[in-house]
Amino acid sequence: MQESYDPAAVERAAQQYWDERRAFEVREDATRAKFYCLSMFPYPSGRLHMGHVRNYTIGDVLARYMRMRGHNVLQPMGWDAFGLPAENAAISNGVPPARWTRQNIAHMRGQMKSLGFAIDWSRELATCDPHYYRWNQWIFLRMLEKGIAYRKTGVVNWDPVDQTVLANEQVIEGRGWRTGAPVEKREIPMYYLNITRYADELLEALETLNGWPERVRVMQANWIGKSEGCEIAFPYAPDTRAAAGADGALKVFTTRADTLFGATFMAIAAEHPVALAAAKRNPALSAFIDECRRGSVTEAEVATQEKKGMPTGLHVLHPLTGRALEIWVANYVLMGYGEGAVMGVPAHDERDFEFALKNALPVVTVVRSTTGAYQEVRAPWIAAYGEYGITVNSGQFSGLSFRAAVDGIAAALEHKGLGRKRVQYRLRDWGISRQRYWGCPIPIVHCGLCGEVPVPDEQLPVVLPEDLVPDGSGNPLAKSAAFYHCRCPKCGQPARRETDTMDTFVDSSWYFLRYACADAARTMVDARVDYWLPADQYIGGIEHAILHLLYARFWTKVMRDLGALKFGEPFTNLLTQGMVLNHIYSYQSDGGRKRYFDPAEVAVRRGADGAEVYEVTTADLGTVLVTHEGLGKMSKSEGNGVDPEGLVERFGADTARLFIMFASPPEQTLEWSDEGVQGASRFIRRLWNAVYEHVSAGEAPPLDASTLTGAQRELRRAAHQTLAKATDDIGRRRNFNTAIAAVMELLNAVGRFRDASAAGRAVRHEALRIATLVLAPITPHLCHALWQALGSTTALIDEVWPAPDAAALAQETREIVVQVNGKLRGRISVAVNADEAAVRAAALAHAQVRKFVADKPVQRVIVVPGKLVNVVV
RNA sequence: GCGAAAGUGGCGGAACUGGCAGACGCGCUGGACUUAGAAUCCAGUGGGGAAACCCGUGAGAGUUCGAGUCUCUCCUUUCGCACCA
Repeated sequence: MQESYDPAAVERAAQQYWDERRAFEVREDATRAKFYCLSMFPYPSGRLHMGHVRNYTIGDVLARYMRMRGHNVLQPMGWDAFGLPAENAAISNGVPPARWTRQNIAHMRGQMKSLGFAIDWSRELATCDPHYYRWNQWIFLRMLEKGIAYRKTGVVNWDPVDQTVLANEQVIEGRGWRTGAPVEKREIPMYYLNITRYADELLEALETLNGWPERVRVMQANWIGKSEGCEIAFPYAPDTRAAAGADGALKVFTTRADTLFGATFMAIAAEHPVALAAAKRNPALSAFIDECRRGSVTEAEVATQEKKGMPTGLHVLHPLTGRALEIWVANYVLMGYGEGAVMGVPAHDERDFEFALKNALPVVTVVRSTTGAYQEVRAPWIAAYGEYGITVNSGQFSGLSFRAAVDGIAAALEHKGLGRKRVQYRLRDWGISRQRYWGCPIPIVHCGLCGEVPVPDEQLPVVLPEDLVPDGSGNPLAKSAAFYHCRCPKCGQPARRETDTMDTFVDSSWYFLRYACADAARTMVDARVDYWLPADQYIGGIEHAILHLLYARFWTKVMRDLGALKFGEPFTNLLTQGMVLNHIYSYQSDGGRKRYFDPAEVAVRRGADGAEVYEVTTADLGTVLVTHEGLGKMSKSEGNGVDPEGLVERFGADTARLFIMFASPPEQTLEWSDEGVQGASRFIRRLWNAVYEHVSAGEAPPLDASTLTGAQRELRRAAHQTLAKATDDIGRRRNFNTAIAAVMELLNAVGRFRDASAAGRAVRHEALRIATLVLAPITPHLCHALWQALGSTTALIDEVWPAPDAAALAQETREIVVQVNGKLRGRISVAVNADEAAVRAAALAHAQVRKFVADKPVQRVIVVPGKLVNVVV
């Protein structure tokens, strides 16, 4: 064993040992319990960032721990390799996205290996590989056959300068991110997946996901947004039937059918067909509609903007009273939800109330509180009453509770054929077409004669040409005749290949299945999936709480219904790790641009008034004071990222892993601290030195537990207590920080234990072995070396996580806390098997207790066995 | 606006089931070693007080022998959703 710890040498040796033995390649084994430990695969952006390191370290600690617990552990890794950044890199460097992506993968794979993750690299996959994405295409065709995939027109953000479609994130304040041109809404044909067909199951099954954070389940439930209500048809008034250009009636959806008699107007979205028809003869209305459609893009802005509207001059008839109601176009009605039209009930809806107030529309109160007296809603003094209550002014439906009123009104409407109860979801079908190059081609051919023709299975995959370089304007596939020129698979005539590619969320919706059978050549998945899946643990960022996790759940259910899978939920347990934060420091010169500085370069000083000041010295600025903007997520733009590669070079992977796991529990945010990293490094060296010192003294004799002194028994108990605590902290609670703290305490105890006797050395040997075993999942290279140094002939990764020795944990006496009136006054040491009366007597005899009790009468004595005595006076 | 989570030393965080508040680490203070120190080791470190003791987990109430933990009200922060009819 080397005298001083050399992380580079230690880590090289351990990694080489694992590599040579292919230690982490696993096979299905029906005789052993499996553990599928899955981390969200990264986008190959170029370099790992600290968030990746945290994610994969958590996964690796669990994988290694479960392996030591005897499980057959699968920990795979892959690359979410399609996507926009590769195109952006191509635009700025002229490098084809494929080459850029593959270089990044190679670099990041190397970084992961240097961190020592116990990954089965034989199962590695990249979604840009035709062997992978051909199955996207294959299953898309199956979905098309089942009607789960379909084509319809959809609205996209269009950049008129670049002639390209923009993702929502590329639209900044209504303008294209590259060109700054105002973004237009365009309707183009796209493919959709019918996720709403599964809305109910996706919602219901959330209840069964007990291993998921409540937060994520709530977010998904809100996203699905189930509401139960009624669909109501308002027939057009005879005079406007022709003008409305629509047949029969204006449909709305409402959750408050009980307020139907309070409807005083109708409000429709600017994009509603009736609005468009009315605008043809009404220039003012047309202008208003244009204004609404151009209007703000972000939903948060929409939510706060002032309610505006304009009458159409068209009327409908109330389905039960026959009264005429005017149709208004209103900016607060969304085309994308329900029917794109609502009945305006100002007395019982805040938004309708505000709208009615502004446009002097009548207000009719039809619900009163169940408890208070009837109160009429009167704009502007008495605002809308939105609670459930008892109906009034509602003809034969007056005097009913909410439930009874809805039931009665729905029945009456149904009888007339003008309405029915219905469930409405907020969730919408998933549009998967992207007018992008670097993605999976949608396997469709458009034929002038046959129309839309699916590419036959035997012609899959439709291979994405990899030599194109996007220039920022339009989709290069649509400009590449070599790609889009083809023959119709049906009639053989010249035809045009679909040039849209799939949303990259498609790629990530099933990659975790493919790991189980990454080499399956003829099928998307095979029986091995049923061995490994569902994943026992999934680990990733909270930012994927909704979309990715919902899509993956949906995809799993679709594949189950297609007969490819036997389960409907892919991830049994979910851990959402917190963000990695660091301090943000900026400097703003007069009129200059704000500059951000690496926190490692910022010096902290006490100013004249004692407050902390921060300064930075640079070549161009000299020494300047900078502003501390607080903590924020590590990011390139704020200059507060820490590069994992540099960290590994300076301190080693084990120090990086130890610090990350120690600094905070996995679900919480992690504040970066260079001093904390130093602390982790210091602890590792102290452990190394302790082992070195111990083994340098020669081989330790075998432990004879029956002849130990008190101090020896105490250290032995501390070691086994540490093991028990770490087992619970890692295995059950997933609190790695406290497990590490326990080992630190143990090492402190070993440091205090200065016993060079044979028995003392034996006890120390056991304590160091336990410390090494417990840390093995966290700092595997270090522990691999220490394990050898401690004289083991087997490798640490093949070692079994031991159970604590009950005899070592046993105590003859126990310390018990004594309180008087709930305040700590002393401690007594009592035999473990002492009965309550003895404990009580010992407590009352304690000097401090006698002092505080004095001459006051003792009212009660509460004895909590093994813990405490409280004397109440 | 709605929903969720969280507020504990100078800092990150412990205290899991109501039972010793502040484990462990960082920082800081003092000391040792050293020509010197960035290293390493030892000791101390919630506040007040000479001490006995007292006070202390965002604020206020409550339940309890006992509350960081449970209940209520309020405040603050973070996150998510956001005109969802």
